Amino acid sequence: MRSRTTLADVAKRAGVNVSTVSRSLNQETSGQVSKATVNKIRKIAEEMSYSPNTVARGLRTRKSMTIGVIVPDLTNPIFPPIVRGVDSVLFSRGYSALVVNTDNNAEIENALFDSLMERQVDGLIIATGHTERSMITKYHNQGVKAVLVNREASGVPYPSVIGDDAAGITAALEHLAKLGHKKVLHLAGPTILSTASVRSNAFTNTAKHLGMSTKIIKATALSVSAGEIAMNKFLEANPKSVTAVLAGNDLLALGVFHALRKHGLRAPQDISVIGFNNMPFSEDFSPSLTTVSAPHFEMGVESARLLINQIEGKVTSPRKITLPVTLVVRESSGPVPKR
Amino acid sequence: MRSRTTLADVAKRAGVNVSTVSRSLNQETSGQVSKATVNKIRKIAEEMSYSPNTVARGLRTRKSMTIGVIVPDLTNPIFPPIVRGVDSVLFSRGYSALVVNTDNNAEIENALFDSLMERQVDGLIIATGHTERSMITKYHNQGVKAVLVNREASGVPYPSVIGDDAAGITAALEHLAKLGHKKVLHLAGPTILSTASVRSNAFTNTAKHLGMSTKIIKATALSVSAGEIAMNKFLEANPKSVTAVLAGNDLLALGVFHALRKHGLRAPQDISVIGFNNMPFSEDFSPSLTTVSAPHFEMGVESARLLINQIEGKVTSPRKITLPVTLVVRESSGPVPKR
DNA sequence: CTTAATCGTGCAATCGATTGCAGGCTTTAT
DNA sequence: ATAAAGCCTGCAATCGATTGCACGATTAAG
Repeated sequence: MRSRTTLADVAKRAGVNVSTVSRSLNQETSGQVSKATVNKIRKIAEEMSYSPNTVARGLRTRKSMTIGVIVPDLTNPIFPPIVRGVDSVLFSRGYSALVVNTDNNAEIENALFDSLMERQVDGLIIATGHTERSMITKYHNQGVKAVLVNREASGVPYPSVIGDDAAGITAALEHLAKLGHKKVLHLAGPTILSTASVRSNAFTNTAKHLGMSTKIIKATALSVSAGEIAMNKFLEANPKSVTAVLAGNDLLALGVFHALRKHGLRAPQDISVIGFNNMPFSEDFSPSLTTVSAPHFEMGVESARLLINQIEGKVTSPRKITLPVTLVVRESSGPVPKR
Repeated sequence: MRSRTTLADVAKRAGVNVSTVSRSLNQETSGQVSKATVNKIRKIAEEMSYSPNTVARGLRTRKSMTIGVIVPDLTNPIFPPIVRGVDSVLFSRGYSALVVNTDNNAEIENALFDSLMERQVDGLIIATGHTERSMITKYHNQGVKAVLVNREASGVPYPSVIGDDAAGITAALEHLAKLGHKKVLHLAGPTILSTASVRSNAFTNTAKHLGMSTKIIKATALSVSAGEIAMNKFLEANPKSVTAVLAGNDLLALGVFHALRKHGLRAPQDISVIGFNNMPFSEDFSPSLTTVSAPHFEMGVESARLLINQIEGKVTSPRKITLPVTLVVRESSGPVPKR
């Protein structure tokens, strides 16, 4: 890389001290310099196409203007929209995002955290979903600024942004009830993940309230293959014991599709399937997936706003933002099959 | 953020100069310090949980250990795997990735480039696909180290990593030929995007070689909706004039599905459809999509390797790496319909 | 017309690391 | 025993910005 023009270069050409150049170029301090000088210097800086060295500035100001974004896995399609939402806010405020993937591995998460700290990030947006809170507590003890997104965060000292999972589950179950379903299976994610446990609890409560007969099975991960394995096992043990499946997220629902196909069953004719998230392309699955749509982009936006407010010491922002979700009815859910 | 322990803190506790601490902690320079001192200092640093300030180091060494990754849009599912491939290499070598989205907008790309330069990135991985080369030339003139990925790069002064698009198109067309198709439509992306033009040319050449009768239409973007619009228009103007469609990528193919459905046509019974990329979930579409699988993760890996070699002045690496692709046959392609 | 307040600019320290150079001490060779 | 060489370590400059303080010049007040 060629070396870029520095404040000193501009100062020399303008015949002034670097401090004057610095003050002229910065919005907040340019009032300390005469208008004539400011104009002259701005013009020269422009000509020399000066642009500040964020690294040097960060050293002095103790602000790197970068934010760490911790996700489990960027290839899970719900995270790119969140990241883009985050990014849209950060960029407009002069920040950049350093996105890292933990693969839900605590060891990796630790290493990544250290790496982010060494890079002097100004704050963290945490989208990993462990209910286990020791990591979060550790961050907080180190005085790290952070916001949690897409994960329940009770008893945790950080603000959070979540979708209204309970309302989503309720809407889905009411939809099933209206279609006549009485026996519903919940394919939950691992309860170590907070979204999984929240949705699972909501399922239990609402189903009881609606007078449904329920079963719950757990997948070992929020992935297609884990969903398929769990559903296969269920279908082998309890054929035809339920008329609908509510999956913990869309990936699990996709696993359910695979398992149904393997057992010669069709959705929704034999069994209705509902997912959660309305991830990209869920309308293009076979059948198109009825699911609860969560506003991932907006969640990213709100979490970034919350974090920046926290960093810049603005207004005390709300501790928790819950964004509304909506049920999207598609082909995979239908009336109870007639025997 | 609480202030962290610095070299000076460790030095004071150890009763030595910061320079000795610095040399002791760095692999390459620890030979200059006596073993006894190194051990003592390492122990103390450990106790004080010292970790280096990357910003300060970067200022002095003129290396930020961060890489800019420029993609059009992270929510396009082919990019997350590329980014994760890049990341896997970067992280193991101590680098971090700053991922930015251009939305194929030159103005935004310019602003992002400036922002990356201000952050002193050590290099760029460029996954945006404009055939227009002025931006690239500008980067090169500024002495920026870079690698191109997933885009043709002839006449450009940077190494590149691409999938073997021409071979993929050939495999797809040969597959169609074997199924008896003689009249094939190519739904190309905008030719301003390099992958689109490469695939389009390969289509023309191979189809001629196979003696097929061809038509080509262009979508205005590599998106589902653009594909749908273009295909709708085609179906209205030329109903039943082809028996197969080769789309420029999977998103366009999905658009084709939508258009077919709208016109009451089914794949593959009425018309065969083939995509390109084998993006995540393309096997779950309705029907599952026959497509050319490109090794996106590996492309990310190789591009990161190429870039780091370039940065660290290692072996002269090859100017161009072409990775093999494979045709994945699924439900959306079948024999020519009998009339 | 003097004194005080204000304005504009420069000096120099600072952020936390890295690194060339110098010098004291030890070791080796003659 | 003495000179040469090598080994450790410290000093201080440096990377490129920001910012408290000081000082001379200008303006306002009395």
